[in-house]
Amino acid sequence: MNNLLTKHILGGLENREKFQIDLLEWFDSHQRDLPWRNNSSLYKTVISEFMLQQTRVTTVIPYFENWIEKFPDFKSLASAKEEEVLKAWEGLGYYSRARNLHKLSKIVSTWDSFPTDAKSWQSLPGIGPYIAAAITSISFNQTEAVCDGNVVRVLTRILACGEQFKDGSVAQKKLRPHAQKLLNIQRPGDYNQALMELGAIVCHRQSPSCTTCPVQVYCTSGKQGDPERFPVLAKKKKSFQKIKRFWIESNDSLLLQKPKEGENKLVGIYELPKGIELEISKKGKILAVKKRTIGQVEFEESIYLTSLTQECDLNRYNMEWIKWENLNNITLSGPHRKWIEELK
DNA sequence: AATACGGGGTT
DNA sequence: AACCCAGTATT
Repeated sequence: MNNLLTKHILGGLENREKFQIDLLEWFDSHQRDLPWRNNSSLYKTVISEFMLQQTRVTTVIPYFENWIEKFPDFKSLASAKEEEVLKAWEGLGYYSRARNLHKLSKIVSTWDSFPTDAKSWQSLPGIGPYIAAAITSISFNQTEAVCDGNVVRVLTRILACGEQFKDGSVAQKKLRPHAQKLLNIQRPGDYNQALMELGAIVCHRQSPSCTTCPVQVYCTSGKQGDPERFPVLAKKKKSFQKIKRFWIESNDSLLLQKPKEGENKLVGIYELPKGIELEISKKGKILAVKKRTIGQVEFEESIYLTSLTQECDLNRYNMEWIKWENLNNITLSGPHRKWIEELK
């Protein structure tokens, strides 16, 4: 593993420099026109990196455009209400990213200037090794290599690294030193983006376009014709879970549940209520059965039509009546909004 | 070291 | 429908 690079053609300095130049030239002429690349700024880079974490470019674009219009800079974001911030994130998923971004903006808005080193950035909420390297390389020209899922895929293919990793984040940790060694120190931000762009539009997980790849001559698996074998990630165990949720209507309102401050990560996101079996008159008929997967857990959620007992303490279950006309003003997770639209 | 956190892509 | 994929925080 450690001598993976020294045995490879990219172990030599000259080849490494040619590789970097070929990649950068390709990036200069083939990079996608993306909203955060127009009139780019530190703020736009931070927002886009938060949004792009675990999320594809095509999904992010409309959210990014809307976000920049609504919160054009750190100060406007910092002074926004949490509900407003979550609302702008609705449907994007991983809502703690939005809360962390909000916290971060409140912190940096008090600063006179920004730190330029990755370590300082990584101490901010929601910023780990990947975003810290991305921001400081792109915005401050720091020689910090990013190592995200794209980079893991591209590098394991170039190196034909067949080591099995327990999961993606283990692979990232192991490959980061190699990524760092390959980094172009003149244009670290562009080089980092180039490698990720290559992973996104050429070196696909399935059916990579090796014939159009600008660095195929350096790619061991590409030349062998077996790039899809890499990276080798261990399979994960799955589990199943059944959940009962309840559809309770009254006075032009729907009963929804919103976890309170500090209870869990779904703070501020409404859902159809669950865990209230003791507070309903009878279970009622099943309106729908929905399936979705969160992480390694496959959920089967049955939605029962029912009504509430007289004595139910809504507060105890963090429940609220939401008038139909106010449904669009609150934040629901993507699936819950879809389910409610279907069933109402 | 393992798990929680959502959503979406491809076949 | 079944499979796969993505960073950070927390435990």
